[in-house]
Amino acid sequence: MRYKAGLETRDRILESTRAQIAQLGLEGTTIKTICEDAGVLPGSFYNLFDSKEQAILTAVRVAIDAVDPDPDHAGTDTLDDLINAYIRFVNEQGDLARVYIRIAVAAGRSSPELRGRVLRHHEGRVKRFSDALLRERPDLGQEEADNRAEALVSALNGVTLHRTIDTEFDVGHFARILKRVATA
Amino acid sequence: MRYKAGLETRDRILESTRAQIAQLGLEGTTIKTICEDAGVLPGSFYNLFDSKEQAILTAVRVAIDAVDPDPDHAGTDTLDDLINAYIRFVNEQGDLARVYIRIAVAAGRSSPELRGRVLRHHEGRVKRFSDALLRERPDLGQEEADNRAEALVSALNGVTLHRTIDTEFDVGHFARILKRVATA
DNA sequence: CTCTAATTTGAGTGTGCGCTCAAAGAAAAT
DNA sequence: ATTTTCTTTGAGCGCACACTCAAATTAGAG
Repeated sequence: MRYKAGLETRDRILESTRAQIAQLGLEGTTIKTICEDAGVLPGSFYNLFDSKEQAILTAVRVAIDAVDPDPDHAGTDTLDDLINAYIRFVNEQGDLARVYIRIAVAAGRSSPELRGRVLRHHEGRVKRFSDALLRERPDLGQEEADNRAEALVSALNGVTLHRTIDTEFDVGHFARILKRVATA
Repeated sequence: MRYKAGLETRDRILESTRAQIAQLGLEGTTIKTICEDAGVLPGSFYNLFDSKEQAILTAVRVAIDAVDPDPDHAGTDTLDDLINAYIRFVNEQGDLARVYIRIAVAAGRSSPELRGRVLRHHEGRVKRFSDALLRERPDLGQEEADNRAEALVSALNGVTLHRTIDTEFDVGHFARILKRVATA
């Protein structure tokens, strides 16, 4: 393997970037702190990435994808599966969850690239929830299922947002309440 | 009135600060842009405020308070009143709503002052919703009402958060869905 | 009108940011 | 062993930031 060392350094930088965003937010993350954490000097960083933004976009893709438990097959998940996967994700990878929310907020007025990615991902997530809900409650009809799914996904984001502020907040508990109430 | 001019300048700066936070976020707001918008030079800013943070805290108090329709806590609001007031607030004062969400997210890891203020406000809001819900549905019991209120308030924040990204998003529509579902 | 306190001015400070690049060093290919 | 390719180095650039202050200006009080 010819580029082995370079790729390892790249991975280390991406991992540090992800950690920094979770802890300090998008704007609080600097090249300097990333490089210190990764044990690398700025020069190396810019041999492997064109810009800070590119590194962040790359690191963030992992976080966004991690919200979705099983991107391959849509069609067999129950609503419980989806909710439980989300709860597990938030509890076990709190850092990434925080990244996801921070990105979502920052995406509002920052790069269109990020904004587009977040919106697309949101739509996909809503569709998954809607499909699962409709399978469980066919009587609701497509429109009502879509509505409830959209509300549910936004509500889950809200719960995760609150956990960003209050780390004691029990996301699982309230996610289950939301789920119960969405299927009522 | 002796300090008239100074107070007017102060108001202008606070108004500009609020607008800047809504448009550019906490970190995107700079002394320079605030001063330009307010038609003032940095020197004047620092005659009226000790720091950027102090000005932001002052400006933000307005936004946070605006989320709450009836600070005197008369205890007569229905859940519909609270929801409708929130919808009206988000639609008519989208800027302030955006400030509120941005502050909430930034509050996670920034100044403890802001964090505390946001948490206290959140608790107050939850209590309001819980009281109203219990008045409407006494059969739920205190604990269930508290739970649903907490979930509802977080969910509303999530819906507003999403509107930060997608400005076409109909907050009122989904807020009403959440309300319907919370009282089910 | 005069004096004085309130207010504004704007050039200037230090700091930390994202980012660059010529050169040195390490590892693989020949 | 030598050449070539990959990788790291680290001082340093320009810039934007929050913030300062002595001096000029304005306007209310006596």
